[in-house]
Amino acid sequence: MTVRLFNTLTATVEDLVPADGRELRIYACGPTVYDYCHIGNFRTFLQMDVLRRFLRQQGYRLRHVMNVTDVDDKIIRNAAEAGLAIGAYTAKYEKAFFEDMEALGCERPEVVARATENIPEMIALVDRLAEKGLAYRTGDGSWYFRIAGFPGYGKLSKKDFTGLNDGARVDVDEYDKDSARDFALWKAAKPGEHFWDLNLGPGRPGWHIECSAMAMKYLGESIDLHAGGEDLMFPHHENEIAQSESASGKILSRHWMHVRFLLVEGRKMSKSEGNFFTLRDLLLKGHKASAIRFLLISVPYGHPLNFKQDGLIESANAVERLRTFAQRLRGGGFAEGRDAALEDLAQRTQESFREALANDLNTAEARAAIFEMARTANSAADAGSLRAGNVPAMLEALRQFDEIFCVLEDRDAEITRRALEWGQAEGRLDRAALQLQEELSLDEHRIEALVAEREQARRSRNFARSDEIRSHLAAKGILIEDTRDGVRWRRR
RNA sequence: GGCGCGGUACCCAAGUGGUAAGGGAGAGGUCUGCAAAACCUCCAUGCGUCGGUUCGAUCCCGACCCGCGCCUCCA
Repeated sequence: MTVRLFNTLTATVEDLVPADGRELRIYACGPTVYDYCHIGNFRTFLQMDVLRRFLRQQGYRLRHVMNVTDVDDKIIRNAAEAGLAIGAYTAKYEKAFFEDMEALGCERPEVVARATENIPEMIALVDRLAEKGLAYRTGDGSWYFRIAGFPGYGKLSKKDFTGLNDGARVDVDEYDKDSARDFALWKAAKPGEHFWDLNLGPGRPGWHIECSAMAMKYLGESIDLHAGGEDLMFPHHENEIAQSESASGKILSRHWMHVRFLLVEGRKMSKSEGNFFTLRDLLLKGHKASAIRFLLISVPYGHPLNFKQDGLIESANAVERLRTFAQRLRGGGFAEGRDAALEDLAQRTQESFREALANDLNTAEARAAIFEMARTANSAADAGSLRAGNVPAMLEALRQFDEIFCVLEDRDAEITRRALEWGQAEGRLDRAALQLQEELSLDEHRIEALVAEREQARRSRNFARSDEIRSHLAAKGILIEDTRDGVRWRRR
C-alpha cells in the first residue's frame, strides 16, 4: 500500500514514493549528544520509528540515515568544563541515547552518521559553495553562507526574506557578516577550543553543514524524505536546503516531514519552566516504557501532543487491556468452528489499521481499530460465539498492530530495573525510586511460590490466608487474578 | 509586529458538509468465595463565541475571544 504523508514543502498530502523506484531514502535529524534526551526528543524519534516500521510492513525498502551531532557549542563547552575530550564526553550520552531508544522499542536506522566522522565531507561542501561565490570568510576566520545568493531561501518555512529583514534582530557579535541572516558554515576556533585544521582554517563545522554533507554522502544529492522536529524547519532545514541545493543544483528532498511538539501541561517543555522530563526521569518515577511509547505515538505526528503524567497511567491501562486480550486469544479453549462475522471483523480491522496509517500516519485511528476488535471479540468470547477458527486472523491483526506499536511484549520490569541500576550508579534514586526498586526486587520465583501457596489455601477454602497473600503481594505491586484457566499475576 | 497551529464530554483524543471514533476515569449491573479481568448499560441534541453560505455545518467563509508555537540554540 502506498503511504501518504503531509509534505511541508508543498503543504499537501502526497504519496511517498522512492524516486529510484526501489529504495526510499530518508534522512532524519537525530540527537545532539550533550545530555540525556528528553521525551520531546523521543516523540520525534518514536514517530520516525512508527513511520519506518509501517513503511517496511507495507513492503518499502528503506535506507534511513540518522545523524548524531557530536560536536557543537554546548558540547565543546561542557566537555571543557568536565575536563574531557569531546569524544569522551559525547560517548556517554550517545550510549545513553541508544539505550533509551532500545528501551522505547525504536529500531536502529540503517545508517547512523556521526558529525565528527564526516568533517572532510563538510569541508568539501563548503569549498564547493565557496567556488560558487556563496561562501565567504569573515575577519575572524569563520565561513558564512550568503543567503542573498539563494533565491529559494524560505520556501520550506514559508518565510519571505525579500524585504528588509536585516536590522530587526541583528546579532551584535557577528558584525562582519554581509547580512544578519547569513549563517555559519564553519566557525573559527576560539583559543583553547577543539578544532580541525584542514583547508578552511582552524575551526569546527557549523550546525547545518553536517546534515547537508552527510545526506549527500550516504543518500546522494537528492533524497526522498527529510524529517525532523517542527522546530528544525527554520532555520536548520531551510539552511540545509540553501547549502545543498546551491552546491548540487538539485532539490535536496522531495518530501519533508515535521513532527509537532510535545507540550507538557499545554506548555513547551523547557528546563527553566521545570517541566522537563528525560526518559530516565519517568522510568524512575515508576512509569512503564511501554506506556511511554504508547502515549508518545498515539497522537498523530502532525498534531501537538499534550503530555501529562496522568496520561501515562491511562496509557499503561490501555496497553494492559490489549495484552490481556492477546493472552486470552493465545490461551485457547474456544469451541471448534469459525464465526463468519468475526472473521470479517478481523479482516476489516487489518484493513482499517493499514488504511489509517497509510493516511498520513493516523496512529489514533489505527489504534482505535484494534480496540474495537478487542471489545467485540471479548464480548463474543464471553458469549461463546468466538470460535477457535477465528483466533488466527485476530492474532494476525494483533501481530500487524504490534509490528508498528510494539507494546504487547512485556519488557517493562526489565527496562525499569536497568534504569534503576543506572540511577543508583548516578546517585539519582529518590524515595519513590527506592520503593520501586524494592518492589522489583521481588523475584519471580518468590512470587510464584506465594501464588502457589495461595492456590493451596483457596483449594482448602482458607480464604483468609488466600486474601492475606493477595494483599501482601498487592502491597508490592503484584496483582493476582483468578481466571477460568488458573491464576495469573502481573505487575501494577 | 510577521508567520503558523489549536480550542470536541471529567481527562487524553480522532473525525466528517447529513447529524459525534477510540482510550482512560466515573456510576450501575453480569460473572466471582471475595476481588481482578472481561462483558453490558449510562456518561457531548453537543464539537470556543457570534454572524454568514447551505435543504442541512462541529466540519466551508468572516469576525471575535482564549491558549500555544515559530520568527534566536532547540525534537
